[in-house]
Amino acid sequence: MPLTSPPPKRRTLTLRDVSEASGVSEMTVSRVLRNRGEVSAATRARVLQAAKALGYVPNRIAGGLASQRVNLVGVIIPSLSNMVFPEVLRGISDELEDTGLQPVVGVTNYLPEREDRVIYEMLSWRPSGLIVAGIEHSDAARAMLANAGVPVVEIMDVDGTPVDSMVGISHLRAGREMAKAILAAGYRRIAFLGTQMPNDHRARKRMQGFEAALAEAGLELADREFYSGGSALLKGREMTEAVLKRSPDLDFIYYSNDMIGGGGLLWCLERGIDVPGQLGLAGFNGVELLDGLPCRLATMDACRIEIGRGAAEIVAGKAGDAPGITIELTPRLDLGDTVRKTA
Amino acid sequence: MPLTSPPPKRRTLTLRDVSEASGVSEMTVSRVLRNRGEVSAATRARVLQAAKALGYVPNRIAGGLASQRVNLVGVIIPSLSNMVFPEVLRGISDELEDTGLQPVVGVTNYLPEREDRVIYEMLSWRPSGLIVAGIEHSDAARAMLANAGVPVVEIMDVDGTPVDSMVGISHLRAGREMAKAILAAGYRRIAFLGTQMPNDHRARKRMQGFEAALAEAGLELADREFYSGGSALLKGREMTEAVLKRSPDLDFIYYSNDMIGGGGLLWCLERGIDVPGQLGLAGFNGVELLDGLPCRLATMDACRIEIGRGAAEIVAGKAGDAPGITIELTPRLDLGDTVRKTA
DNA sequence: GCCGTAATCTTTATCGCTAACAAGAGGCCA
DNA sequence: TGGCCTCTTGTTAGCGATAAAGATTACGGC
Repeated sequence: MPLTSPPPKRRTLTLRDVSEASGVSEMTVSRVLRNRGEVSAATRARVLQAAKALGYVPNRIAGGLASQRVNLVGVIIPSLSNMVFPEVLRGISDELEDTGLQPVVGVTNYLPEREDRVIYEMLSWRPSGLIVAGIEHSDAARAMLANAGVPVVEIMDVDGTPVDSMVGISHLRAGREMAKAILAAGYRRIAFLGTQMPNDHRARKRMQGFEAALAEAGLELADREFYSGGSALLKGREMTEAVLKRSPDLDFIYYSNDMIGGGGLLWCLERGIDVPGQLGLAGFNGVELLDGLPCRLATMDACRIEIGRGAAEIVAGKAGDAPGITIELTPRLDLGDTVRKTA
Repeated sequence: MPLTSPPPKRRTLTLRDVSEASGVSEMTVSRVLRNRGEVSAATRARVLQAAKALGYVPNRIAGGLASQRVNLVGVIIPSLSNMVFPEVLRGISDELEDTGLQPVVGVTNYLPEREDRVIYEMLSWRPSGLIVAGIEHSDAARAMLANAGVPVVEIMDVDGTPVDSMVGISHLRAGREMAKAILAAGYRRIAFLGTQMPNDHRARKRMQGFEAALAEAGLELADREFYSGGSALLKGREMTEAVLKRSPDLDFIYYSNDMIGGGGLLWCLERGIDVPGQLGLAGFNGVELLDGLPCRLATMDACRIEIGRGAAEIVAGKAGDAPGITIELTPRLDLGDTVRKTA
């Protein structure tokens, strides 16, 4: 009668299994697998071989509890649909790459109550740090962040007071600068097209800064329009058409982001509208997509990668142990082909 | 001399603190916070109040270790820059929303060795399930997945054998169907423009299926061109220009994705090329962006949201306890305005 | 041959929480 | 009144790893 091998016990492997297989203590196995402490080359090799043969995967849940250290960094962003955030993420993971830290992403959909929940969830994993988009938070959220006991970096925006550290640009100033450039180019009947989202504070601040600069020049917005949902490019077309129908004498449209700006630009080009002579256009963000359009939309880049890198550096402790650091980056204005050069 | 309050001990709070503050055992606090077991309304209220007052955040590291359960689902995707993946993610998190499970994202950048590492990292957290994009993996990765001891769902592609479950579409077939539709419309001198990435197996399979269908009709690709990196929309323009210069008599271009297809379309429209009369165009994915272009590019949607939902259902156990399920979805062909209607 | 120091490896005691079982408090019925 | 439930709450014993400190060689030097 052939001996059948016993059914493979699906018990998950532990350090003990590796320890028994290699004939050393669990502690030694642990040291080998973490590259910590002195272990002879021979033992190390034996342990590694046993671990590989068994297919052992360490249990970080247990490890984290024992060491009181977890190599995770929570990253909390409002959305993944807006390419801005994946790019910030890229900056973060690039920078974290060689620190042993690992980003974990949470998405809030621009909902404050959801942000509260995500922060709570993140903290329950006792991460080594937290990176949160935006500086507007509920009182509860702010309290959690303040008591987290680990570095907290609020990113993208610097128009306000951070809980701990902060890396970003001033959107108030960004809007203001764009307005100045537009005015300097001689445009006067200016409209703003943006998003409906009341919780997109950065877009709101850009518009505020924009309007403030207009006001200083004795002007106000000639028209405005807001959208929500749907394809941004398409909405840009539709809104541009709608607003030009309503206010045919506009000479400039400032879009709250490049996607709707790109849609507007395409629409204008199709109609044979003279851009930037008859009508000037500008967006915000400096998205890669714009490179593929027939002509370059004026924009301002939001320093996304740099923001990610900066935040990651702070969390990783590369920035020293200063308790609360603020880094304000300066967005670069690019007038492209959609703002005329002289007044 | 005024008594100064003692320095706030930054020791992190534990169940014991809440237990002392509310005068019940740790176990009871645990029960209240997890909504498990019978606890009187009065006690519950007292505990919740104490927890909130202290700002207690449970430690899931300890909880997970004790209960041997972790409410995380690992999601492993090649990239966040391609909107396809965030959309799959959306399907996953929508579906996971009310299950208590939480997705954790890992990105591989299309690198197999990085995929191995990410899978290893994920498993070290002992998640409740794993969702991995693609069905091509290293032997090591396949072994880890097979031994994970939790549901594993490979997504996006069904042209192959899964480790456990699988949800996706057949890219071979997708390429084939598109080729048939193009041939049926009477096009004969057909080019393929795609990505350089050797590890984008799905794009590769689409091209294979496409070529196979051409071969059956006694044809082969009249030209082809590949790119890597940069703005896809821009690359689409450049490649289209390059390939048409080289092969001016082409009557169709099949792009491996909608972004380069969109770039190509914009370029053709600018040049006044008669689309779809003189030249037909088609892409793949059905991205939202296309809605904003001047005319609708032919495409095939990749069922991204449905794939995400399906995978999440399996991981959440909503699909029953079948050991290995395969779900093949059928992409919808949309000829848009860039394929002529009759042969 | 004995002792000291360094290099390796082992032992012991948590980490913070939860499963499983135990125990006290009332209430109901005979 | 006593026994038996039911409803709540408490006790005990880990989960799988690591920190810290102890034990065991290894090896020279005198």
